[in-house]
Amino acid sequence: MDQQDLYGLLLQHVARHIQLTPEEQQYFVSLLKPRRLQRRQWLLQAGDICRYEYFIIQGCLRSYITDRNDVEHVLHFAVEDWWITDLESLLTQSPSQVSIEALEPSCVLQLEREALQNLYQKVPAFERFFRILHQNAYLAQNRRILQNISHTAAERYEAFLERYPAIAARVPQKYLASYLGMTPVFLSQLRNHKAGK
Amino acid sequence: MDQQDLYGLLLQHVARHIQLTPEEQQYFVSLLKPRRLQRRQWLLQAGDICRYEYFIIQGCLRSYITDRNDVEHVLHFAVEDWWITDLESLLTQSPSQVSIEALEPSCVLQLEREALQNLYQKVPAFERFFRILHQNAYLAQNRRILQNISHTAAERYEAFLERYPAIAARVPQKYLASYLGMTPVFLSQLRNHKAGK
DNA sequence: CGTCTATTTGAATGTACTCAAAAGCGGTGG
DNA sequence: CCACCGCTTTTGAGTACATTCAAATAGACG
Repeated sequence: MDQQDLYGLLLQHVARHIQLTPEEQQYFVSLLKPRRLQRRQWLLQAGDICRYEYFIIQGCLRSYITDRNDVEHVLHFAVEDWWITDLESLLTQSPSQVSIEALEPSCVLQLEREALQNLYQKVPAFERFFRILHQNAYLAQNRRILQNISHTAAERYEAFLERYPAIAARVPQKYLASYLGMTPVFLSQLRNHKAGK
Repeated sequence: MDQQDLYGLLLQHVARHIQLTPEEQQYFVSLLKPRRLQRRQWLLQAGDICRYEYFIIQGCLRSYITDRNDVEHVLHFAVEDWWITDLESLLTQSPSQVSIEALEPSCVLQLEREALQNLYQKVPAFERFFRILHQNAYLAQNRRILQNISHTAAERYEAFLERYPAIAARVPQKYLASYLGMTPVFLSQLRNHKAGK
């Protein structure tokens, strides 16, 4: 992956919402630092303070918490062209409850908290960009809450397959179960019963 | 409630995140229209297209969906100093799945979608304001998803009492149960068992 | 005061979980 | 290239959490 491709995906992604002058682009890119991860490597570990927003240019990651019974709960999956971070820790600079782990060899661009603050100052269009981004993230969360509240485990699984087939095929089933709020054992039973019907 | 008080709460609310010149304030206020609601009156009905963001200056409302079995699921409560809308419908201008109903006599300020677009143009600081707002909304949703995924009904109820005692005391118990993703019958049992212990 | 709605109570049912163990699959080293 | 090891998925049985249905009681509003 050459330099061009390294930033190309993110610049395209940004261009879908705001227009930048070449100088602004240049400045934006100067704030980014690529980071490569092996499978199972952590981007953020619970207890650390999160300092970056991450944009994924290749690979697949998950964020999760570990509850008081040592059970992991997957919060999000993220693949190419998505962002991932622990916003709570990033904003409040408090120790993260969340861990972020690469499920595949991955490459991300990291944008530091302070650099982002400067970016807002120097290129206010990014206020708009992140407003739209957070707005959409909020919408997605809303849909997920609705799913969880008003559907059974089987229906949630079906809906996920429908909406995110690529991710369903890409991540281990046990993480999918966790994301959907059920045990891996139960998801396995669902899948096999479904075949039976 | 006189004119001063009508807009005072919102202007204070905005001032917590961005600073406005008197002219900008003036312009902002000119976009707002107060609307009074009786108990049980709808601010938005499922099927309608949502045209406004609403800021609540007095009262208490809930947003909810009705599923295919005619069961209602409460998405959000909102009281004074909070916003409420169906963002999905507002952004996509598609028929709303959500209804919004006043639980008490209430008064809101409505901000029309188009007016908001103009506001972004004329006073870009509002990009920042709504970025922060949506960011916080997203955080709150994240916490709620975590709660739902990793805690039992009893724990979710306890946590809600802890975090939003004022709302818990203010809304009918059956809506609280719905918000927490359980039946009113079960919530009632929880409360009484707890007393028994 | 009466009516309507919300909450409580009880019993039977169902959905999803835990525990335990077997089978499948993929990566690694001999 | 095959064999082994570790991790994931499957299978089965027993259990717990939460739901449904029905009916009684309590509260709120006109």
